[in-house]
Amino acid sequence: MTPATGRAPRRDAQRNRERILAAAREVVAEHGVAAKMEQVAARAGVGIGTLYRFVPTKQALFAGILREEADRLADEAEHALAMDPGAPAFRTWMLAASEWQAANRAFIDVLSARDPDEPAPRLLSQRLRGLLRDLVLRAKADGDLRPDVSAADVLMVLLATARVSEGTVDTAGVYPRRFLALQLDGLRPGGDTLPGRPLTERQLELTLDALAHSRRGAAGDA
Amino acid sequence: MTPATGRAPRRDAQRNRERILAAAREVVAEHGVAAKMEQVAARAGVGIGTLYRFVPTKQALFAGILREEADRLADEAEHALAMDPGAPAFRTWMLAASEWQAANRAFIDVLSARDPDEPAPRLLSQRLRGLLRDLVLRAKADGDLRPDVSAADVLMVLLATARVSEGTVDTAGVYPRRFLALQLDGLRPGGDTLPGRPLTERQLELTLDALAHSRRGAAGDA
DNA sequence: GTCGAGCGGAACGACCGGTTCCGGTTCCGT
DNA sequence: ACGGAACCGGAACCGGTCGTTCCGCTCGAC
Repeated sequence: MTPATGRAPRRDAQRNRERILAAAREVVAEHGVAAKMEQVAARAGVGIGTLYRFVPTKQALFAGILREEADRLADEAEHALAMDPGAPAFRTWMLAASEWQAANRAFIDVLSARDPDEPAPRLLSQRLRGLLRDLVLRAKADGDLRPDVSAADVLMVLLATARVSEGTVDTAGVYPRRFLALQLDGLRPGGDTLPGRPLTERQLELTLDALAHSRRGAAGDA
Repeated sequence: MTPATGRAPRRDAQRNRERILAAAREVVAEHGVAAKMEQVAARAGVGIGTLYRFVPTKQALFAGILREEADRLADEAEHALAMDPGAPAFRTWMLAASEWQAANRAFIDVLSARDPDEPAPRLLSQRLRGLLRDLVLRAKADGDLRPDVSAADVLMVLLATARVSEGTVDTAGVYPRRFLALQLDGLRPGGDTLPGRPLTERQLELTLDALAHSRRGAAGDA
């Protein structure tokens, strides 16, 4: 840690601190908490030693970032709730969430993370979950959501959406978007036209490859 | 390996061989290929040494089991296709698949596994995927499935269904069933009544706990 | 020029999980 | 009942991964 004493930090040190934070944000977006410290250092163009000069521990570094992301998501929910009555707040937020997921793999971590400072569990997402409940309530009242679906159901759907692309090479976010589109419109005929193209065999092929790769540990590598 | 020579194996050895196979099937159903050899041995009531007397390698043991499971799923698809014209073959098989998933965590492994013997990739599930294509085709022809949904889309949905319960304690298979119900009927009002109860907050809470636990490696453990 | 803040990255340690090895035990034929 | 081959258990080994530490060198600031 920077000593509390006198002199200002050297200019390159200052610049490195910023680079590290930016790199960490990027890497967490790409890999969630599964990201490795070495990746962060590499991305920042810095040695691991330097990384640890600015950050006490991986946990501390990532916790801060997760909190930021949780707030971002919650803000979006609040915006949605502030829409005119009658506007599809729920659907809007769901789409925003899938958009977020398309660019950020930390969703599950954000939902399930606990705040190491606070004793209460999962403080980070408490606000978010309250807002989701409101969105669901409102959507049901507006007849945009069937009444036999709970907020937990919706969260499960989002969880699933986050997970489709786990272990995938899909950096473009094809999966989350397409998946949620299916979710919202349902598989059966008569819904709105789905945005986007159907997934191709090739996309799925690549995913299965990536999966087989990421699930190293047993049966079936050539 | 048992020598090809003369005498029959001792009786306890024979019994152990069977126990080991049974144990392996159980454990793979519970954990997929992530299962550990030690678990298999323990479940069989046998030491690891003994396990390795009968099995050359984890890969070999699991590959056989995965192939069995793939065949089982494919058989069900064939049955569905053999239904009377007009019967909801697609929906039937989807539900069967979620039922299978509810009792078996190896789904993703079955889909993505490659056959170590054969040079062609992913031979195990080739048959299954062909059948799925047929089911989709038929469903579209019958108007049971919107035309802008591909077989790959459907596979993605099944993948997602398999993954909702990953890292969960849900041995009862609540997640896969409920999830697919949502998939098939859609979130919007006007569909058929959903089978089962909405997920509760508590269930989700437990899941998030399990997730946080299984994703050890960073930010946020109390 | 000098000197200490800063730097890089090899090495450490803790953990994990598949596989091996071998002293001891158990079954089976005699 | 006895001898020995077949069989057993599980400690130890090994290769791998990852977070973190340590230390000799570098390079920016004065």
